Amino acid sequence: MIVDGKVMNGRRRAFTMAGSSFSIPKPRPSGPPFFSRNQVAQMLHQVAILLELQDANVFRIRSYQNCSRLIGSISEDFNELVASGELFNLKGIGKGLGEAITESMNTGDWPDDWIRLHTDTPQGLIEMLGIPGLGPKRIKIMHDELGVDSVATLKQAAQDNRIAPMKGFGEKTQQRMLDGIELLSRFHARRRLDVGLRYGQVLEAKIASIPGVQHASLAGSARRRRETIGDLDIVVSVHDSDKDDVSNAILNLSGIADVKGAGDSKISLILDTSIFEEEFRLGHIDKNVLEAIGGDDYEQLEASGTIDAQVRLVPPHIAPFTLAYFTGSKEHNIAMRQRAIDRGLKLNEFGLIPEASAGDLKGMDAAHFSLPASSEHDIYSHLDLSFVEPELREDMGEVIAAESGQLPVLIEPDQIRGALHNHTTLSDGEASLEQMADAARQLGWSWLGIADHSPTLKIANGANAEDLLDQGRTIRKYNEQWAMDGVDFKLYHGVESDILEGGKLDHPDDVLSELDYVVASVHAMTKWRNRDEQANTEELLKVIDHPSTTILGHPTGRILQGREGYEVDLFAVLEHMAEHNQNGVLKAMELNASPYRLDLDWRLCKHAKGLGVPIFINPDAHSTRGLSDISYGVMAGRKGWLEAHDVLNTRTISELDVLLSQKE
DNA sequence: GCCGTTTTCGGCCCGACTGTTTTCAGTCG
Repeated sequence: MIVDGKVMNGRRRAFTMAGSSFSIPKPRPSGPPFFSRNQVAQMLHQVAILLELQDANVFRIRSYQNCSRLIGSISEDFNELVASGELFNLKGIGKGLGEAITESMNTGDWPDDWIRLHTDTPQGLIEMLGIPGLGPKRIKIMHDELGVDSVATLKQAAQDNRIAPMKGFGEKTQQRMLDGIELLSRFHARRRLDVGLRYGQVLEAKIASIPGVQHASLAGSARRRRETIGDLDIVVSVHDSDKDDVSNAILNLSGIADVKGAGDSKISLILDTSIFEEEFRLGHIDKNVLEAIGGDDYEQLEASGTIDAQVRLVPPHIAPFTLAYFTGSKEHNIAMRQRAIDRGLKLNEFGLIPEASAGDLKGMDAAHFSLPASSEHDIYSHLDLSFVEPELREDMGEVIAAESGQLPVLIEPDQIRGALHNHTTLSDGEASLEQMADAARQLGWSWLGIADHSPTLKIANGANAEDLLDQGRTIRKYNEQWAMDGVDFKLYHGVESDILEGGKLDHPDDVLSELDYVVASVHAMTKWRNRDEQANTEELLKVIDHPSTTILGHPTGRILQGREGYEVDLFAVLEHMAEHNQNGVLKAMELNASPYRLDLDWRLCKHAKGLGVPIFINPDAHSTRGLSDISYGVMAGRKGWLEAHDVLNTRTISELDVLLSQKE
């Protein structure tokens, strides 16, 4: 199944699937439709990767990838589209894929060749795609000639020096594979956003302070705030006369473990944690999460970690183009280039060049003829588009929205007034109620919700009803005191209730009715992961229907780079929540802001928004410091097109009072 | 695979880098 989001494209991300195994989505017992939107998108995504390993036509592969992404991003009811045949009207779905999808949905059988791709491709080859610098072509050659069919057999072959002698390979390639395997085993070859950003922002600041540097900007997936980051890209604007000095200064920065290459315009570095002024610490990780990402050794692993960084030095008049180019995404760039071509222009990392004037010139030479740009805004403007925020550049409809002025005004961190899902020492938090409230006030928040674990979750010291109600009395006491003192701050009292068998909550109704809200969350991951999508979805629909349920917590249970979430049709869940909201009953979706989770996935935020399902961004804080994890949630929310009004954390106390009273 | 059309086939984004070669293939973003 899928970890790195609902729909993934590009083979490098393939490896972020825990276990790196492709399963063939199973049909529902009754239908049609026999498959959900998720399952179709997943199947297409997998087929694309398997086709790559078969050395198939790259454009054919792209068609599958595009189709997978398209299905994940459309706002219409997917079943309806298929049933009505409107599926064929979507740009990117033609006769072949349209018929294959329709047929599969109607019969429950996937096309034979899709199945065959799965059964004929060793699972180990998929895993091998995650090795940096290793692609499908070389994997195929090694498989055909050496019988290499997994990371393990590849490692052995490299150690036996059986790879270097092959035509087209060599010593360095062989060594790079061994290095790549090492990286893969340590960090899945990618780093979580919180870790990657830490390195990236420090490097950016260090380079920006070098004399002669006009501007330094983090680009790439870090700038787009992806949930995981492969390597860092930094674009440095510098006049030619200063370039050599700046280049030398960069090579002498602290925190560089190795220099992989230093050319005229590009420096490749490996950074380690000595780049940080202070000792590298991760802060509190709750037990549940820690278990999934490697246990007690995990912090040490990160502390001894490294990350690759590419620094590009370009003159100021070119820098905006270079920044746009290296910010990506690849898919966004393709869409932008196509748009440029339609206007007789050529867009690349050096400029936006009229086709007619540049002639046969290439690269920097052709850039002399480029339309001017003092910032990325000008590039979009030349293409008749409004500026697209970096987070949105994923080719998920942003170019079309930018054309018609329909881009969202994304939520900003300073619009957050509070958050509802936080823990105290009553369950497994590190801080007391008072400490959490103080910390929230110091963040400038005007309210805070406490939702400690419920009794069934023994590992997290879930609180019993009596202690929970006692906590409520304390909270009311504080609220009264603050009201008397004229302090504009309020605590809300909730619970994070486990979802029990049959979609039940973990406290009796009379206890639940004493609370301001209930966050319903799945924690029995083993059980849920052993059940199919339909069964899990039905359980969630039931718990949503429970009159006390206010928020669905971390809806898939995924731990980034740790474990997959359980299978669930979140489109169906969101649609169900939408119905309640239409009837005036508040049912909100959580975007869990922990950088280990970021669940709801950003790809589904746009869908929730479209359906009118409100979002709570929740830090799931287990310490005072944990409250600031809200920032990662805001990043993910921005990436998911969320605006201030879509996110209930932006509401005032009086507005929230009204919302929380919207029960059945 | 899809798309568009001067409608049934040709084009599909594009440049850089690396390591291998000695003119190019694979990988990357």
